[in-house]
Amino acid sequence: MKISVKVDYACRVMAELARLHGSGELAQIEHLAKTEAVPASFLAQILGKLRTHGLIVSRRGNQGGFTLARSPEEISLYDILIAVEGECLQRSGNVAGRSGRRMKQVWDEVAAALVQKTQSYTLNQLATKQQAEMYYI
Amino acid sequence: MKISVKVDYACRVMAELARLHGSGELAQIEHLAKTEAVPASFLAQILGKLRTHGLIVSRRGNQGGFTLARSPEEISLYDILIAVEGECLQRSGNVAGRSGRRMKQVWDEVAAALVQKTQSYTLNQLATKQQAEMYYI
DNA sequence: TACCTTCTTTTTATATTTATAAAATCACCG
DNA sequence: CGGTGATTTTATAAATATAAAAAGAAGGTA
Repeated sequence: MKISVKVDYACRVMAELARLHGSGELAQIEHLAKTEAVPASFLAQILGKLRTHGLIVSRRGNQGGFTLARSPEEISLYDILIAVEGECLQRSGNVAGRSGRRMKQVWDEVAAALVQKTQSYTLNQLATKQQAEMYYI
Repeated sequence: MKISVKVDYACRVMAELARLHGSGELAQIEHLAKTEAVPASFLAQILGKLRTHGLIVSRRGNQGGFTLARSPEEISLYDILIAVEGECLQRSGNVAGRSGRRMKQVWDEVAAALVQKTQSYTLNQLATKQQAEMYYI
C-alpha cells in the first residue's frame, strides 16, 4: 500500500508534457528523462504504457517524440494510475475466512474513496507553469 | 498501491478477536488461523507486529492466547495498517525533477484522504456478530 | 522440579514485483 | 536510402511478500 516510484515517474513526466502542451513541439525521451530526473531506459517502458492506454501519442523518426493525446484538464491522476499500475488499491488476497466478505466490502469502499480523490486531480493542476519555480525557496 | 494479503489477514484476525472480546477467553493462534483461513506460521509474525504496536495482548502457557488490548470501538482500520505496514501510501521515490515537489504535495493530500477514510472504520464495524452470517446468501 | 502448552523470535526459503539497463528492431522524414 | 529516435524484447539485480520451521522463553500444573 505505497506509491511506487514508477507511478511517481509517470506523473512527473505527464506534468512536463502538460507544460509543453499547445506548443506543437514533441518531447523526446532524453528531454523528459533529464527535466524530471527519470532513468531514460525505464522511462521508455513507462511511456509505452501511457501510450497504449491512450494518454499520450508518439511519433517516430526525426523530430519524433511524445505529446498528450488530449488536453491537460481531461487527464486525471487516476488515469495515470490505471495506465501504469492496472488498478488502484486492488486486494492481492482472496475472500476467505469468517471475515473475508466483510473485509472485501470495506476495502472496496476505501478504494472508492481513493478513486474519487485521484480523479479530482487533473494534469493542469499538477503542472501550472508557475509551480515549477514556486517551490525553489 | 495495492492491499497486501498480510494486512488483509491482520484485519480479518482482528475482526475475529473483536467478536471474542468481552468473553474473557483468549484466542489461540490455531483457532484464529482456522476461522480466518490464514497460514498459522505467517500469522505468528503478524500477531507479533500487532502486539508490539499495542493493539493486542498475549499470554503464554496453558490456556494462553491473544485478546484485544482495548475495546473494538477504539481500534481503527488505520491502526492495523500502521502496525502491519508501517505507513500508508508512502512514496518510495525521491523528490526530484521539475515536478518532484508538486507531486509530493499531491501524494500527501491523497494519503491524507486515505488516512481519514481508514480511521473512520473501527473494529466493531468490521465484526458485528450478525455480519458473519449476513453474507451467506 | 519436571513437563506441557503456547507464545516469541529467528532463520531460512521461495516467489513475485520492482527497478534498471542494454540491445535489437522498426518506422518515419528528409 | 540513411539517420534519428521510438518501440520491443530480453536480462537481471535488488527488494518485498509470503511461508515454513525450528529453537527459545514463559507460564501453569502435577
